Amino acid sequence: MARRADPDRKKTIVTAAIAVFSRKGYAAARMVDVALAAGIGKGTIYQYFPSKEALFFATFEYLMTQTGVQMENLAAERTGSAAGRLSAMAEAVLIAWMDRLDAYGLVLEFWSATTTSPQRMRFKTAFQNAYADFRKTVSALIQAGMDSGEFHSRVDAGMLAAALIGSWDALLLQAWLDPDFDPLPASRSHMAVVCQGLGVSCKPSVA
Amino acid sequence: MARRADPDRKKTIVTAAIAVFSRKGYAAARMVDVALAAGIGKGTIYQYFPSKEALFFATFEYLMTQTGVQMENLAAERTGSAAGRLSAMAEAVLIAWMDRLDAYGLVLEFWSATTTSPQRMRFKTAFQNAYADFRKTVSALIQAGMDSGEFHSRVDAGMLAAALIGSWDALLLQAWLDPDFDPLPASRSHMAVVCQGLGVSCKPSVA
Amino acid sequence: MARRADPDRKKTIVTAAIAVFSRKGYAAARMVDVALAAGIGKGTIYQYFPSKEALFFATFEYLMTQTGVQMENLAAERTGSAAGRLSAMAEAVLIAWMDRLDAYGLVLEFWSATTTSPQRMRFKTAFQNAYADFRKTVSALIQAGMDSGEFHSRVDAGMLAAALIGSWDALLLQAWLDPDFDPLPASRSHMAVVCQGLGVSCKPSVA
Amino acid sequence: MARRADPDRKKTIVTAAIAVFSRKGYAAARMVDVALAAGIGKGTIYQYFPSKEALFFATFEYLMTQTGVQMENLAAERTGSAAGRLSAMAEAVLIAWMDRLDAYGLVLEFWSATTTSPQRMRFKTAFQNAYADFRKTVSALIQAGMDSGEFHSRVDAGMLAAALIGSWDALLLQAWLDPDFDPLPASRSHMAVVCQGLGVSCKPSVA
DNA sequence: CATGAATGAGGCTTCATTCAT
DNA sequence: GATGAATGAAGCCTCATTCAT
Repeated sequence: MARRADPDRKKTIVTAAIAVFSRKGYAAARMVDVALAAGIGKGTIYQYFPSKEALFFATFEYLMTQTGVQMENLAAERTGSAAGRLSAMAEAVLIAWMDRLDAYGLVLEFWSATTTSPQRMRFKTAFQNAYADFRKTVSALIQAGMDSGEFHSRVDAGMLAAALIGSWDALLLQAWLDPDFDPLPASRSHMAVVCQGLGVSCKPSVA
Repeated sequence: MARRADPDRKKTIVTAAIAVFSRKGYAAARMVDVALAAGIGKGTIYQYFPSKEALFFATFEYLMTQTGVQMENLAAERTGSAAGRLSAMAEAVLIAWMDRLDAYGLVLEFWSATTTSPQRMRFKTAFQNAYADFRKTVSALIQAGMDSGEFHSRVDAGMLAAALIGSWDALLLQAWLDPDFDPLPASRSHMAVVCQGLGVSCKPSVA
Repeated sequence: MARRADPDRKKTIVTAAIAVFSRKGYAAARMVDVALAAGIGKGTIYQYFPSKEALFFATFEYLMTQTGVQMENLAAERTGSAAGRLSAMAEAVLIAWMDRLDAYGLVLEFWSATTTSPQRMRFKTAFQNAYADFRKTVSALIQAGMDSGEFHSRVDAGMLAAALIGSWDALLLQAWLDPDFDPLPASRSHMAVVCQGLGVSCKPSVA
Repeated sequence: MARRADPDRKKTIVTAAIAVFSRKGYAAARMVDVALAAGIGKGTIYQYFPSKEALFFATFEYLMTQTGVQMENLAAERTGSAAGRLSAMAEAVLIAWMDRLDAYGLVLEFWSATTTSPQRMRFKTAFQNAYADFRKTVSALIQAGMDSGEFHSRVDAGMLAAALIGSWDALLLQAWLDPDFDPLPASRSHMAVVCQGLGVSCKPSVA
């Protein structure tokens, strides 16, 4: 018996998969769990995705794209000082993830998939590109600050960007591991020191 | 006595398990792979570990302990300026892991196990403790620099420590994801800015 | 709807299991044997029974119910003298089992399961109830004979019933152990003496 | 390191095996359990018995022999009336087993082994012989009673013997299944009726 | 198209048996 | 002879995938 034809059936499935993979991890997740979460039959998933593996990769691409769009939006805001925008980006990234920290487990799954999955190279490449993009964005911000004379210190903007991004990633990880750990003040302390080190006093723009 | 019991049999198995889990990931690893890697029969593993799950946790504990000891050794070196010691620690941590970057995939597995494993809480707790310890070590270093007047800036040492540790973690992650990415210069740029921000010019002690 | 669900699939499996368990015993029986006997795939069994253990218990319940129904039918026949009905019941029980003596091995498995199985208490309880029921039926027959004055002797009807039932059980056991042993004449001799002892001359109604 | 050479090592092992098999059943019993119960090493069992199967059969033979000897002793007592001796034998058999009812589970295992075991035919044959012997003993008793004129009724002594033995077996089974069931009064009621039927009033010799 | 009953490859685990000490 | 660490055959069970309805 055909239910109402969901025109976004594929997206529904991906969303359900995200929920299930987040909660139980890829290996422990069952196709039937995804089907239940999506409110459809088990077999139907296979009309849209050829395998569990493929569905997993689809959730990965979905989230990567979503995140990428968010980052672009953040970078598009071109108001204020370089230091201010840098700090604002740190805040935004952290807050965005803190709001759905429960999905962070999925990020860990994706990282792990770079070892585990038969598709590992596709995961790795996608991550490389995503990090490269993000580094470029953050790097441009830093470079702009140096070019404009706002930042006095000379430093490799790309390298610093990698480290900053890293600190955000890993503060979220610590928050995931320990619900009592709040990554925001840590990031603020860090960004303050960094801005100071770049040659300005930066007041983090409190969210 | 029967066939002489190899007193290091347990360690041999754990070592083999580390190699196999690193390469294929926990889920894809087969007990028989571990046995082959250890040069023993499949059943022998079960004389020492009650289940695959338990073996996995044993590799986790083994590596956590090892890493913990390394960190203590690093922290024990009490020569030079706070900035120098901080930078040296960054170098040491990165270099230690770069030397066995192939095992970093296992760290990703462990992170992921905090979602995936039935033992997830034990993994989380162990990570919390490890991070707490490491934060304390790094925090003490920063605090010492501030107390001695070497660092002029006032900052929450614990919060900054969390961010620094995070950047090391995540730079290694980026290196794992992209063999062309070298985390050392990124860390040096970062640490230089941080030290600058703390009120000193720090020349990283090159390894 | 998917492949039409055979509404009798469960019964088919139980029947196949009875055949296999009878022939090879529970421990030596393989799930794949049951599947083959049922003409289905190994995995299908697990759609209906969660474990081998559970399937075994299901065969037990199935046979106990079947036997219970047979006993009720026998007891429902209310024609003739008490002695006649008692002897008829002995005949009926023996003949019913002799017709499918090959399944008697399964009864032995069930008895043994009261020691062996993790479910041992459920087996024991079920047997206790079955014996209690059967004793009540036979006991009522004897009591009726005494009440009507047909049986002159005074005797504890329940106790005698237990012994009579026991003799039927165990004559079948001897028949199972020795194909040359015919339990019917033994039972007839026995029942004749018992009826005589109860105060009547009873001619067993030959089946 | 050799323990004190137990000259009856073999018997020790069999005794231990009886205990273990009684408690857990053959399939669930582990060779290491037997070894522990015997206070020896696992490998030592194999110095005396070529396999678990062989050990099981050895326990069977041991118990069959023991029981056979007991039966002979009972039969050897040639005092009193036929009815008295018959009733005494019933009592003796029941009491002997009630005293070690915990071992009755092993009898069930043996019965079941006539289906289960690769040695099933050897078990069956042994049981056939044992039952034949026992029937002969009891039959002789009945025949003597008829020959001496004590029993007036004509009945096939062998057939009746089979039924009587069966009732003892199965009353013990009921006692095994239900700790609240006392087989002694049941047997007494039964034997009283049987003796009556044979033409005498028999007072069971209370134990 | 949607479904879910059926399937069987494949893994973890057990444990009787072997054999070096 | 006695031992118990080592072994690997073998079985239960899971679950992604298929396909008849």
